[in-house]
Amino acid sequence: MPANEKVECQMSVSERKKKILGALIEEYIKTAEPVGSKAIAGITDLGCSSATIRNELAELTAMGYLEQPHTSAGRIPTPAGYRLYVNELMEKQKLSIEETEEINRRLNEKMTQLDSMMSDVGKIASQLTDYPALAIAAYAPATIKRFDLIYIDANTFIIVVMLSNNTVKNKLVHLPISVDQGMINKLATLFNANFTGISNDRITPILISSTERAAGDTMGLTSVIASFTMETLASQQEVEAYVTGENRLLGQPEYKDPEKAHKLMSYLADGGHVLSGTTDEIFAGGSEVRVLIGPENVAEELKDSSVVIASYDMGDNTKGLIGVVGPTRMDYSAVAAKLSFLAAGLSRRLGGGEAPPSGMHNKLIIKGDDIIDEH
Amino acid sequence: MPANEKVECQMSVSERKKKILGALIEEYIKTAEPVGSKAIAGITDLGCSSATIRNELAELTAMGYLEQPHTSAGRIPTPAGYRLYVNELMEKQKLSIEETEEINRRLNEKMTQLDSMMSDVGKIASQLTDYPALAIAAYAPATIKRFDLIYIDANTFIIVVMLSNNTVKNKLVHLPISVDQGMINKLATLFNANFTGISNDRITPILISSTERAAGDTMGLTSVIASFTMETLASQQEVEAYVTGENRLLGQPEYKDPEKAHKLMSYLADGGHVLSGTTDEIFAGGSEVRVLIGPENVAEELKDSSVVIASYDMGDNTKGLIGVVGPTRMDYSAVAAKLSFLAAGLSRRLGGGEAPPSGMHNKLIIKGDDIIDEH
DNA sequence: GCTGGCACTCTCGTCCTACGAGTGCTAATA
DNA sequence: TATTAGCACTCGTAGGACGAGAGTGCCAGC
Repeated sequence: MPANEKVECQMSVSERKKKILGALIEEYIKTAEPVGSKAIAGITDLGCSSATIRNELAELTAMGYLEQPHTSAGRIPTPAGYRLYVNELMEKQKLSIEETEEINRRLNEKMTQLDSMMSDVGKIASQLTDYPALAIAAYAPATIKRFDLIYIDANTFIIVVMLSNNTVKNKLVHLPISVDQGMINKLATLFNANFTGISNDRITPILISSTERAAGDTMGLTSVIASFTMETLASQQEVEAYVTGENRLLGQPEYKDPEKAHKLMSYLADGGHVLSGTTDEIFAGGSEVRVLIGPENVAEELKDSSVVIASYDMGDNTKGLIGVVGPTRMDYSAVAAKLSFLAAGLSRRLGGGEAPPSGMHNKLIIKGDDIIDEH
Repeated sequence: MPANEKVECQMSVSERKKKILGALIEEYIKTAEPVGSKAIAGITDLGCSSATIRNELAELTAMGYLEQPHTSAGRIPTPAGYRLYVNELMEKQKLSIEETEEINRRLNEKMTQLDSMMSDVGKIASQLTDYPALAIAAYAPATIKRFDLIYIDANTFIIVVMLSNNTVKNKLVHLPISVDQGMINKLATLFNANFTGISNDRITPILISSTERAAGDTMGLTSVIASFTMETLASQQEVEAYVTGENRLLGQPEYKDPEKAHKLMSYLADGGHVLSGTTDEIFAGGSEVRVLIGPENVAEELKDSSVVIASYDMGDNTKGLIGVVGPTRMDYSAVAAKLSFLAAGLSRRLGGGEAPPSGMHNKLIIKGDDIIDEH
């Protein structure tokens, strides 16, 4: 094909084409049905007829931004089309006062117990967006800052450890034999001397047995405390992932085929690896909202779905992601705004390690243009 | 219709009818398709032809145990049919050694952190049965048994409370102002004297302010500790419910209609009230496995699904339920066996407050006929 | 470069038919 | 009296034909 190939340079998308593409995508987001030239003429105010729009649509299709399900149907956006829309066309949506208040109210309500925070945040995100949500927290390697052993009675004591990231874990230990308070105190001193500030791989059998000898412990208490320590450190290093609201997928017409829905949902169900490929990248990427459209996702199961992710920073090198999964036909603008605000609220509440004492929640201050972070 | 009505007394279901009904239900459980007379002749060893079986089927239908989707299809069981099957016909299935070992292995693996136990148990149940599972724990009203306040530095201390049901909760408190260790110790003594052994409604503003005066606390520490106490007690009294594996519904042909699946799944998603109507009853009902078939469920959304529930006892008046939800065409026998074993395993591990120290799991001993509790 | 008009294409719903599975009934049989 | 073989009947399903409708591509005219 020699001469008549028009060397359609990708960059040259005229203003009118953009307007048409934007209108088409927004209509398609609403209706989930292919959009025809006449419909676009109806909803835009460009003073031209459907025939003109047809010509433009044909070119947009040739450029790869649109496609037709079959010869005689309207157009639907391709992933490249969505990408252009998200990058250049989409108006960054601002949340209304009511919406921000609603989010703040729910965050405050839920933030009382930190334990269940992750799943609660996921629940909030899912309800706000009406898509399945996933919440991921990744903890930076932690060490033990301090040990306390609370003597209860001859057969019972509590281990309390405080971690370098200021979380506190405890465990109640029942013993088949008796110990005296002196032994408990001695163990606490030894553990504070030998087990604080070190990472898991430096807790060796040698360290444990030397501690055991130093304490004169013949009952395996040292092992119990050491193994709790190791478990705690290990659990801190795990990436926790919670998935909520999978059922909301079924409300979307693109998942009306139960097979398709089932595949995606069971992929999400053990959500750990959902974003594994992208986690590092995201963590490096600061706090803006990321949009992964269709084939941009690494996971095969997500190739025709989209993911919107916001990251938050809890301080102490502990970061997290909050995201939603949905069809590529997703209301990116609204979803991005909501997630961004949610993540910012989380960072403010949790960042810097200064958790407000319960019952004394700071009211989150919202500046108008703070709702979407630009970079 | 005067004379030829045969006064089919419900009780008289002949042995052959039972055999036919049982075979039909088991076939239907396998295939999810209406079962015809010829198929039954093929799988049973009653020496009679399909015509005879047709007559029996017609009578079983008249009795209300079977129905026909349309005139010329095979039969499917009605809820009454399933009920008869579950009560009288079903062989109580025994788990194989491999299955029991698998369950034990997973329980042991998961039982290390008690916090996440509920959702983990749900996960196990769901994976074992391939149905969505729900895990519910209801705690008997608890009181605080003991307070410890761990002084960290002038601005930080940890609250550790031990509850009457032997769970331990903690909270790290940051203060905007300084306190000295003496105040912390004084508060611990006062709280142990005044706040132990009492229920939430006896923690009054009067009690708090008198404690505050006694301690000479002008910084609101007393309120912080008191409100943590109240929150802890309140959270213990809540019924917690976890739902896992909703997506597995989509694997069942009866939920291939996405609307139907969506309805049930979103009903399950906030699983708190799923069994609300039946909870009390179940708690009273001892430890046998309960089967609720179709319309036997109180909730409208469950009217054409079935629920199998086992209860377990964690001691200290804390009980829980573990159950699965699926189509009425459910492999009741296998599901009941698995849940029963799982619940028994939980009770053994948690009952009597004697949690084995981690790393020292008792191997659960299984007696052959212990796998299904008869009463 | 835009527009109206028009032929063309493709999907979707509907109608029809043929097929097959399974029943219910009847008459024959042990 | 219980069982069986045979047969007509019913009903859902699959497949094919057909028309309506939506939307396109293209062309000629403005």
